[in-house]
Order: sequence, then C-alpha cells, then structure tokens
Amino acid sequence: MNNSAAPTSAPAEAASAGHFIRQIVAEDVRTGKHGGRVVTRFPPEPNGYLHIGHAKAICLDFGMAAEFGGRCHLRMDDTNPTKESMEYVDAIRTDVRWLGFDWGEHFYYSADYFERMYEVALDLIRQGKAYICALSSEEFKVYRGVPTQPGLESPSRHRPVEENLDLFRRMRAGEFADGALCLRAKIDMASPNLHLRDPVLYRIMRVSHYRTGDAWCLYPMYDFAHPLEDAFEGITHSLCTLEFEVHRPLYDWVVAQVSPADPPHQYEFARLNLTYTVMSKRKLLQLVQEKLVSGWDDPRMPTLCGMRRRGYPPVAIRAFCETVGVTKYGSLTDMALLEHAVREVLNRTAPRRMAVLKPLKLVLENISAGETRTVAAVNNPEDESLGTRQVPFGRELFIEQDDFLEVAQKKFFRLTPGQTVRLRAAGFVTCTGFTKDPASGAITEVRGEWFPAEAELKVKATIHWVSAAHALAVEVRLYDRLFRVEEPDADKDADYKAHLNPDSLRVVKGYVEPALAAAAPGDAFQFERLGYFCADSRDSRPEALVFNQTVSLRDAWAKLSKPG
RNA sequence: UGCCCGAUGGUGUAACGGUAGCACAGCAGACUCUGAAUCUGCUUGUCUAGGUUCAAAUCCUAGUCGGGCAACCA
Repeated sequence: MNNSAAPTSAPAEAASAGHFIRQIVAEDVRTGKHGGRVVTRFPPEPNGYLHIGHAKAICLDFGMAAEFGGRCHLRMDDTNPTKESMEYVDAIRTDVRWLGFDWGEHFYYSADYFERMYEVALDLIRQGKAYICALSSEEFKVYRGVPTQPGLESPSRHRPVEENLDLFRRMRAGEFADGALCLRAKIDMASPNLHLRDPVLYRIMRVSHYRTGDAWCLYPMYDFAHPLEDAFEGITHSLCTLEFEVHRPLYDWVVAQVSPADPPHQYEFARLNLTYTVMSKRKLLQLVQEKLVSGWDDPRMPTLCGMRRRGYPPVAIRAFCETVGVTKYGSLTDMALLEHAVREVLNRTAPRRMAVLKPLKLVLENISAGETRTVAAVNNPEDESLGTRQVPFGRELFIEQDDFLEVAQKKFFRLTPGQTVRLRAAGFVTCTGFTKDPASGAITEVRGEWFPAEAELKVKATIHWVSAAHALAVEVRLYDRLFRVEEPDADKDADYKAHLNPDSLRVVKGYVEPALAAAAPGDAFQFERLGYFCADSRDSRPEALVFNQTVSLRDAWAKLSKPG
C-alpha cells in the first residue's frame, strides 16, 4: 500500500524559504554551484532495520533531490563486516521503497569501492600524507592525548614512504595479525579536534564480508570511506546527523585528496527523537534478541517494518517528517504528532467497519428470532465515492460492554435502562432491561425494543454493533506505547528496559461484521468508534483473522469518565 | 575543563532588522447516524545581561543552560 509517489513540496522558489538545508540547496542551485546539479545520498549501514529516525533522513535526502531536479543514491555503508549482512540490505531496500522513494539505477555498496579506496590510500602514502602505525590500540589512545592537551606523535610517524608502501601491501596480503598495524593519515597531533590527530584510515580485520567474502583482511574506516564514496559518486550535498559535525574537517581533508575541483559538502541536521520509544539500533536489536518484542517488525517497534505492520501509511510518515522539519536543535518530538499524521490519512482513506471488542449481548425483543435483515452502512463519510455496504442485522447483537451502564453516571449518553440510543445504520433501541449474574455482578445480557430509522428519535448517542448470528470471531491486538516514560534512555547507564510498558500488547477476542472476511493483509479499516486497524500481514488468515490496532480514535468520553 | 554546535508556548516548527505565526497537545463551545471527523474560541513563548539600531527572536559581546566529540564503530 503505497499511497502516492514522492511527496510534493513547494518548488524551489525563493532561496530563503524553508528549513536551512533547503535554503542551502536552493541557493547553490541558484548560483550554479556544482553546475546546478543536486546529488544526495542515503547511506545506511546494513547492520539493522530502518526506523522512523531514518525516515526523516530518507525524506530529506530523497526530498531535496526530487525538489531540485536531482537524484539520490541509496548506498550500503558496509565498511565494517562484523555486524553487516544481506538480510539488512534487503530490508533496507524494501523499507525505502515502501516509504515511497526510488533510487533508480543508483544503488551502491561501499564495498564495491574497496579497490579504489585502497589506491587512494597508496597515493596518500606516496605523498607522505599517510603512514603505517605500529601503536597498539591502548598506546594509540595514550598518544592521541585528551581534548585539553595535544597528542604525541607516533614513533612510526616519520617512517619512510617506501617502507610504508611495503608494509601496507603486506598488510593487505595478510602478513600481520589483526590490530598489529594500521594506516593513519598524517594531519595534526596537536589539533583541538581529536578527529584530526592522525586518524586511522585502515585497520586489519580478519572478518569475512557479506559482499566481498574473504577478499580483504583490511577495511577502511568510516572517516576515510565515506567522503571517498561521496566524491566517487559525484555527491553534491552530503546530509548527515549532528554527531558528524566534528568530523567535517576530516571529511573535507579526505575529499580534497581526490576531488578538489568540485567537492561534495557535508551538512548536519538533528536526528529525530520520539517520546516513549528508543531509536538506537543497538537497543532495538537488543529488544529483538532478548525477545522483548516479537521481532524487528513487531508493531510496537519504531522501525519502518514495524510501522508498516502496524498499519501506518507511508504518506503519513512522510507528512510527519515534513512537520518535524529540519534543524540543528536536538529535540524530542511528541509521539502524538506522529499519531495525528496517521489519523489524518486514515480518516480520509480507511473504510469504516463495525467490530465489538468487549462483547455484551443485546436482544431486540420485538424482532423475531431467526429473522435476518440487512441494513446499508456508509463506507466512509469522508469519501462518498466509497459507497455503502450491506450489513446483516437481527434479534441478537453484540454491543460493547462500555456502551451499557446499569446506573448511568453524569453525561453518560449510551445505553442504560429506559434510555434510547441509535444503532449505527440500523435505527434505534430503547433499553428495556438487563440480566445480571448474581454471583459476579456482571451484566450478562441487555434487552431492548427496536425502532426503525424512520422513527427519527432524538438521541444523544450512537453505538456500534455486530449481528451475533453473522459475526466473525477474530483476534485483535491492541497496542500501547512500548515504554512507560517519555525518554526511556534518558539515564545514561540506567537500564532503559526497566521502563518497558508491560501492557504494550493486549490480545483480545472480538467480533467483526462479515464484510471483514475479505480483509487482505495490510488492509486498513476504521472500526467505528474504536480506532484504525489493519489485518496482520504475518498471522492473519482468512479462516482466522487477526487485526492490529494502528491507532485509537480520539476519545473525549474516556477523558470525561476517567476522573469519576 | 579543550574544541564544535544549539537555545522561540507543554511539544515540533515559522518569522532572515519592521504586527511573534502555524501544527500537535490541552481547555471551552457548536455541530454530528462515530463522544470520531469538522468548525469556533481560549490558555501558554523569543534563556539571561549588556551593546549596535529609529526599530532586535533576528546583528555583536559575555554569561547560563543543553547537546556532540575523546572505538583500529558508523
């Protein structure tokens, strides 16, 4: 279910409109920088599934390209084989496509540039700009120094070029143990920016790479690989998150080695933080591995596959990303903003159906048993083109337990002895009595007298129902926030898992109207007066339907009745 | 503490030297065959102190607070 192609944003009019990145790109296009080209890239590391935070970056990267007539590359930033796999590559492609973006021909792997990067490294060595360092990682840290004090030069720093060249080739040939040597850029051990204190460019790592296999035992570091990839691909605007801000001088240094004429530029923006969830891949992986959720696509996860399974339309996620904007301020966005975007789309598009999740039998005493009628129900009052459907109706209905009260509290407009309500699409009912289990005090049945719609009775409430004789028994999964607190990982080292919401998943048996029998996985509906639901893409089968709650409807009554 | 970045209602943002606006959330009301949606109204904000200027959220300086950096991770 992909609601539309790329999002439509305001075209590049004034260079001063929109967020700061849009302004920069617009200005560059206006002044003819990069020959007026706009080439961006989304460079995930295939070591986890994409989440809503990535969606923000994807919308920005692909959005800027689309808006300014450029292109956006999808690139697997796979320079560390220890955690990367093809499973993640496939999932990433699926998710980006699902979000509504198209990279065309421009799908790349960093690993495909390994040979080229190696050549650049050799070149750097020849120019005396890089050397083979023999410091252990412990020594390395000591020599690097601390922010307040300059670092110390490695004893290897002035190794002759020929020796560096020889060593580097032998490193590639596998003559040295992991970590025994590394290639370092020769920049400035006294720089106040730690990243410029002769950063490591290559490390020895005997790990099989999911793409290059055992071809390499030498892998480039992000700070070396990333700018090269951007330069190789002719990227113009390299957009990344704030934590890379201090890497920018190094990015520029590397880029200057290979693309001095028309270098790509890196711009940083704040990553997305959402209330009541965590966004780090490490933590999400942990939730999966420790089976605290059912998988990466658990509908409670902030992953794109989780949201897809939950029933969030991609167009809603894109609208949400446009709403949160792009700034350099580290913010915490209220989940309510996302849910609003989802409701807004679903309200317009989701067909209405009736479902009862806490069933209570209602007997209409003036309708004879065994008699089946049908009533026409509107599919979506927001969209007349969706027409109506026939819904079976009869003497015995299921209604929601919450829609009956033995003794009405203030402002309770629903069913209570003597009170009349409208039955959605099926006339009216006046409550004439009820049966109570003397032992438990539970209401076991409600009785009423039915009136046709033509009676036009004045009522203050409408309740939904399903015909007991025709109802489909289904499983419904009700979701609440994954964590109980707004910032589960606010405490640096306190265990965020202690804040997991034990009630984030509730499974109930409910009844739905027969029209839902045809629900295909992923199909979204509004269960009237309850919320938006979709057929679960993993577990729902025609003979055993399973629905996921996407998001509830706003509920003014819940707020009213809670205090009392 | 060294360097870098940032700060506008409860939240997310806009305003680019000239009336602080929008959305979410909240509250109140209208309407309603969904206590939904829709509509109306309301509450709440420029971190502080100086300076520049006819005029500062915007420019400058200092401070305060917050974030980032100190993996042979990305």
